[in-house]
Amino acid sequence: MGRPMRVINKIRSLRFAADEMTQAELADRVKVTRQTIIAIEQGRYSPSLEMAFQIAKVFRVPLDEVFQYPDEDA
Amino acid sequence: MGRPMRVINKIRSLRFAADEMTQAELADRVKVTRQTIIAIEQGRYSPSLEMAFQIAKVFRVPLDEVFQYPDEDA
DNA sequence: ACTATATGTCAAAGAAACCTTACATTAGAG
DNA sequence: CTCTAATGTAAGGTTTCTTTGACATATAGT
Repeated sequence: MGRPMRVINKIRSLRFAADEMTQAELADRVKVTRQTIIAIEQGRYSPSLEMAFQIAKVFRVPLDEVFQYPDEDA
Repeated sequence: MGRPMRVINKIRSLRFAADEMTQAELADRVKVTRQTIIAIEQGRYSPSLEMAFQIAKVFRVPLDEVFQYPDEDA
């Protein structure tokens, strides 16, 4: 049962869609470190709610287009 | 400059709208402690992204109807 | 070959979120 | 008034997120 149950994200594809924005630039715009972007993008942990909102804002999409909560059931 | 810049939420009104659900019951459903619900509801800190998704799910509304990111502007 | 850019790993430390326990206050029911 | 349910406060401890800094790898350009 219970695996980590973390939110998944589409940051990587959104970055490429956004003129191949680099991790460093995204980090810059969101005002976190590059390490943090890497970790989030790889799903090693979930971002804070604030950070999630800021990332969505950078890509100009709603939050739930970047982050999805897996249906827990199963 | 930089005030806390935290996300605001509508948990309290959503609780009352949802047949006056208590903090204890919400905590139960989201599987956190009552203290945590109190702190979030009062805006003392923001929830994790997972918790934000779960709360929205309990109320059957999209996440951004529970939590809003203040326009940083200025 | 050398340099720069982009991505990635690791470790240690700090900050923020969450838990546990205990107690205080208020309002309503009996 | 007494009892209970709902909300709130506070302290101390654990977990998770974020930062800092140092280094590794791969690719593209000169």
